[in-house]
Amino acid sequence: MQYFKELKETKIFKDATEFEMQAMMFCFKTRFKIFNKNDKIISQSERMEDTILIVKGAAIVEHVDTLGNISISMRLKKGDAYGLETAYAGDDIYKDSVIATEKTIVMFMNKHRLITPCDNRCRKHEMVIKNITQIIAENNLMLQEKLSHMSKKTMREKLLAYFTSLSKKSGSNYFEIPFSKTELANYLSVDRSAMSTELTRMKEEGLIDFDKRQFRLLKHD
Amino acid sequence: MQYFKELKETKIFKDATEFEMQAMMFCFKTRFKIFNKNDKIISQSERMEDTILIVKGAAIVEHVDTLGNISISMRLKKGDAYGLETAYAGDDIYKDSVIATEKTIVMFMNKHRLITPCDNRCRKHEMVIKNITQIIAENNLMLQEKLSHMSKKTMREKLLAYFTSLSKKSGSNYFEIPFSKTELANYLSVDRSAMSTELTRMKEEGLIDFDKRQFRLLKHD
DNA sequence: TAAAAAGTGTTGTTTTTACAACAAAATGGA
DNA sequence: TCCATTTTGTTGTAAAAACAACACTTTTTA
Repeated sequence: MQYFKELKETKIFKDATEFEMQAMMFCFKTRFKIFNKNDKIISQSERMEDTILIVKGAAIVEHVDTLGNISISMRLKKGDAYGLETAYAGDDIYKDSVIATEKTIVMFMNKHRLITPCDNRCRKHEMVIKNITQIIAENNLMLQEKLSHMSKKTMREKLLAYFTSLSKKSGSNYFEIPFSKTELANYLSVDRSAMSTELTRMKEEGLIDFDKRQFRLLKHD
Repeated sequence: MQYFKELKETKIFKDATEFEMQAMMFCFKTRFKIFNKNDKIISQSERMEDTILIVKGAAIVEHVDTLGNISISMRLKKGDAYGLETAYAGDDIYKDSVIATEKTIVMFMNKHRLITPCDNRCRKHEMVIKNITQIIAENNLMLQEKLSHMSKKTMREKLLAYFTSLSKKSGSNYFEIPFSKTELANYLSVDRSAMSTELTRMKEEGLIDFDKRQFRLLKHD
């Protein structure tokens, strides 16, 4: 089966056999499509029929607000899905645009079919639903955590909250940020150059040390 | 059955009959407990066995971060649950404390039992699981929306993003904020007095009008 | 219903951050 | 490998927001 190797490594379809996968793909009315760099995979405000999964490649999720400001709300990589929460929340309009950042293979799945349990021919459907719920739940906790970082008053506090969180996860004072500095500033929604200045200041004061993406939290009290 | 009237009006148990409810309560190892004002219902960092549901009354969800700062992350009212996402994400430590703000009746449900489908005696269990998933999904979208408001650079932009969102939901330029001003400042994590000043300025400039919690968005372009 | 508590608006001051403009370094293709 | 593009750090300036301290109003509750 086409792309089975890739699919069985996604969070949604982990532990599915090729046979089960085939039944589900029929059930979800699955279609594949290949996009080139900068192609629009999904257009904001259009009617939502499908949830998508990145089989190969990568994309950005872009949102245009009511004042016309564009912001990148997340990045999708191989194995990531878009539209799961929206499908469950019963919303039928895409809230964002999704744009390929390289040559990308996308799997489209009918959102209604995906989230609705079906008969026994589609044996692993229930497991997939549980996987999806877990993904949404984990995403929820991630958002809550991001929110707790962003709600700090000063930039230093934001940075420290974020670093402490990463340090905790790595189980050490040493950790690696999953972003470039530019992206980090974007993630915390602070000005990049101001952040650069603040990071230097924090290094001078002996609070942190860093080189490239490698960081170290020094005064951990 | 005790509290059936209250339970059938919650999002989780809507459409369940008294008979079905009884079976589920047995299945979820449900227990009820009454708390007085300021009593601690859940303690942060303790081992998580249960998901809770506010049957009557209200509570706050309070988080203490690594630097010792306390912040209120949400308010729970009648019908609200706490711990659903954490249960699904497989986390077994409470991430917050939950404290009653008045006399409150709480229903405790074993988290594992709640999220695991069971045999046919517990007939509506699947429906409850779907309801829970929907709650988590909706919560997810709410968090994303809050994040999009908070990531605005200036306070004015934050306020306008939030107001536009409320205005859209109400389907009119008139809307009511679900907070006191103090709580609104907290929600957007800005300084209350600075926000008060900014709101006055925006009113003077003819951008908005407001009285108490009633707001109106004027220059809607 | 009176006293206490919580919420609100105002002001001046200080701190923090965004902004703009630049040079240097790193990265990624062709 | 070399050129173009992106990322990064630095500076000075302007803008924004936090902070603190106060008076006044509304709400709660004993």
